[in-house]
Amino acid sequence: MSLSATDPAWILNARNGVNYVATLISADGTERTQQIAVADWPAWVQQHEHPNSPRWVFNDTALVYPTLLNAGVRVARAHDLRLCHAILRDSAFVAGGESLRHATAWEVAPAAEPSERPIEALFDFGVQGPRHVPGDPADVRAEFDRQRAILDAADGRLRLLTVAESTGALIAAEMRSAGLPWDVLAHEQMLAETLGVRPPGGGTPSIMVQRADEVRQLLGDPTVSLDSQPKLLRALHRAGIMVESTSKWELEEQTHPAIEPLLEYKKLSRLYSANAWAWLSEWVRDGRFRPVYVPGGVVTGRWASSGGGALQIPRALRAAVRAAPGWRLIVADVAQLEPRVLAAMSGDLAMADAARGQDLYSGLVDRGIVATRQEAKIAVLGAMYGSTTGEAGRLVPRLRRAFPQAMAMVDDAAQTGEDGGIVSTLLGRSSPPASDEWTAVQRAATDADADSSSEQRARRSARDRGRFTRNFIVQGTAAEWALAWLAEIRRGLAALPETTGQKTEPSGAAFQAVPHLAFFLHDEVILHVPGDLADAAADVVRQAAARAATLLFGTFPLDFPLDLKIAENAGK
DNA sequence: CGCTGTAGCGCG
DNA sequence: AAAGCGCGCTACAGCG
Repeated sequence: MSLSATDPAWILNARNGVNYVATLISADGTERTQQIAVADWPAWVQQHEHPNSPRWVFNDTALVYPTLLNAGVRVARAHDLRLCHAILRDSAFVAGGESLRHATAWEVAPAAEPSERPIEALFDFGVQGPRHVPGDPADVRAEFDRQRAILDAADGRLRLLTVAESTGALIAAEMRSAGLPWDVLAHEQMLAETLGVRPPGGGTPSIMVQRADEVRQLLGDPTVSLDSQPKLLRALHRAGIMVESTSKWELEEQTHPAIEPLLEYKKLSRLYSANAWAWLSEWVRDGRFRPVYVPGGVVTGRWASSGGGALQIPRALRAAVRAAPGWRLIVADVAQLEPRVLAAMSGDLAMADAARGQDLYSGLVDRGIVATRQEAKIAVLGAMYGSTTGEAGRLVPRLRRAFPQAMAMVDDAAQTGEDGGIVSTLLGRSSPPASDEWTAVQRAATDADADSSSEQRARRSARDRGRFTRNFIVQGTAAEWALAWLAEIRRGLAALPETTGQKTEPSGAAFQAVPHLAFFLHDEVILHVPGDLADAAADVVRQAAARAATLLFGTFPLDFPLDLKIAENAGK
């Protein structure tokens, strides 16, 4: 099916006081504008969504798309003006970003928890409040025109990035809408086993109480509060444990008998406050965990999350992620994504060669670059993070000899950052410019009458910034790879044949009747799919990884192997 | 009392 | 006492 000249290539979505206002822009430049009653909008979008879908231009996908999803409407392609504004405004690949820098109304935080809001509020394109990006027809059109002018003149990589970012915004909303299937009973059973019985009226669970008593007894201090750092620290000192903080790593080096139960208590306490009954009742509804993903929430382009701590779910709790009856989970993560990305983006064939196969770290050992897998890990992480001391400081130079091209790339990025410059990812997301404060500190140190402390401060902040820009190019390009992976997974899932098994998993909105992405965390995904499509979906995930590699790195000879399993639960 | 800052720890 | 990047969340401390 080919796109005819009058089929819209873009549909701009806006809202005046009363109606939705859609502007359909065709490939040949013809346009027409249509007003749609608010209540009719999802159905209208559905009508215009077809195999050669137009790209839906949204002022803010996070704000608008849940309305469609709640009505069972999905769109294939989008352009998110808020997210793309942020990218294009700062990108060093853009010649004239000034037009965007003046449009400050587009620089707002993403909408908070859109689907928690009453349904009428969902039909809000931002015309009512200063919290949101603009949503009225004139502003949407003006911003679209600015961005389109920039993109028409830009590098293809930047266009790929805006497409990937916008698709990510669709996926984030879809994943929240679908939710991650969560087995509350399994979770509660685990809590009972590790934390103990919860008193009926609330309060500390039994095993935590026992551990705390044990600690207090061994410290010879029957009443001390373990939850107050100053009080605990004083109690430790009184017991002769001369630590400077109550942190885990420092306590681990002590031999006092109270240490073991104390560390155990801290671990339980963390689980209790972060991911126990309160977390369950707040975040798991109808057997689904629905975190708020925040695409582009991290400067590097990684996603952030808000609410529910989606990016910090303890690995042990993943066993509570359980497929609906007759359905399966596809659980996949990329082995050593960031070092592979570094090898590929720098074109370092030696590093690519060492990375070939399942385990990059073993590759370094096999080539005699380091002695053990653990050393390899420390060296590689140290190279990407800018370690200069300790074991990493000792090992990184070996990497510099073995992989000069890859190391030159991160070393250059660090130098640029130290000099106050800007670095960019492969697809053109650029680091933020040095802050005024940072620049002032540097300037103060070059004054003729600068003292040694201001020089020291300047050096330190320069190095800090260097480590940030060093890591930025790798973390940010890895985030781009992951976005491409996600988008290709989504596309592949949409092309799967219909299931012959149970179509609708129990909790569902219409689109949950199809295999779907259910979770994403930097370099791993969880899919929830009907059992008969599990193998096909697993292939989709693998092929998507290969496609992502090709999209970013062309024919560069490096693969991105996955650890992938098909299972009923996501635990180990 | 609410607010803000920080320590500590979970994730990649 | 983090070394060495990027995050979010909770509880406590300390403030007005």
